[in-house]
Amino acid sequence: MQRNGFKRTEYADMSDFSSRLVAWQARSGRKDLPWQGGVDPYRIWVSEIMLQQTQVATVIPYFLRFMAAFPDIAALAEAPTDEVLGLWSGLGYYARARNLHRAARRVAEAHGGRFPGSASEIAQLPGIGRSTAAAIAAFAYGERVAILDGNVKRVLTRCFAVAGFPGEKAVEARLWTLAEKLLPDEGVARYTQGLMDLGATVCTRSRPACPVCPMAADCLALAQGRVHEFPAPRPRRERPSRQETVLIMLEGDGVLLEKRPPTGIWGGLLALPVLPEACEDPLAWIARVLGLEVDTLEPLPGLRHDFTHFRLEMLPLVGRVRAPLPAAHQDALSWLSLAPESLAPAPLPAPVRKLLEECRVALG
DNA sequence: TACCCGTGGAT
DNA sequence: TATCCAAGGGT
Repeated sequence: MQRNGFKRTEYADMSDFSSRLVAWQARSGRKDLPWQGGVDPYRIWVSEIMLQQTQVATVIPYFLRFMAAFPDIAALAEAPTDEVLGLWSGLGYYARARNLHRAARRVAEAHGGRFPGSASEIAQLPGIGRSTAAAIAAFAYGERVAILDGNVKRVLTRCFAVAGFPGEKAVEARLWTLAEKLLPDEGVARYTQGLMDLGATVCTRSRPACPVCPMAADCLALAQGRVHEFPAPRPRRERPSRQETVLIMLEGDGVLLEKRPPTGIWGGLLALPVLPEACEDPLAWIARVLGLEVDTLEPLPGLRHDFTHFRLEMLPLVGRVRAPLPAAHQDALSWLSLAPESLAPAPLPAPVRKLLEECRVALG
């Protein structure tokens, strides 16, 4: 849109933003997602944590399984950590599950089982930041607080032509200010849902549906023909590559797994033991450290797994255990049956699950 | 404050 | 295949 032959550089009518968004949400927004339709803060909380950096379609089956296993805060608080991680297995960012579990226990004890009633209190819980706390409070209580997730950043940077990478502190601060200014006096729940819906279904990253966007008339990026320039992309970074030799030690239908330390990659999950770099005598290492007698090691094809910030190449070596040695027992080591009913609920990283399922098939 | 933390969908 | 990044938070 152009006026007087000049491209607009200032946003027209700010006050109109929320009312149009609310009207659009009522007409065209999402209303049937599994976590919608209620005001139970627990359900909303679990969904918001799962949805952090994760797409809706991926979350849905995890959410349904999780809620079936842990229908309320008390059930989650009482559950063993391994069971919680097992239900999270494959979702990634496992600190989310550990924090969720820890927060449930804190609520059960410190808050008498009652979920905190305001965004500022909610934000005190582990794993809940400003945006997630606001989303929960808006949906569950209708509290007038702003969210700023990826959807909102995309909508606002386009609508208001906000330059710069939104992850940058100054840009993010400006977006928070904008988000708060745009809040309606009432109907915050529907407004917040509308922001998310608009970003997810209309103001998408690629090929946005500007012709049907309720904000099209005022969108600065559209008026300037620069929709594709917003939001500014994340600065490029080198992604280092790492190789690890992992050990698949089999005995009967069982495989030896190692519980990862609570922090770091795959924290708290069961993964394959990793052979030290430049290990000259793997069989001796296996005997000394794992306490297993193995005759031969057979290489399996490498498995590449891409993380956001590095690339991991897993080089598996398979060994049949002749005899467990009495020494070198370690608490972190345990045997897991490859049977489906054993593998399914286990807290395994995605590539480890994939490898083990291939093993089960190969073993017949 | 940059960097760490997973996985899968989309292009 | 390579790249980006999605309902972010912790440190």
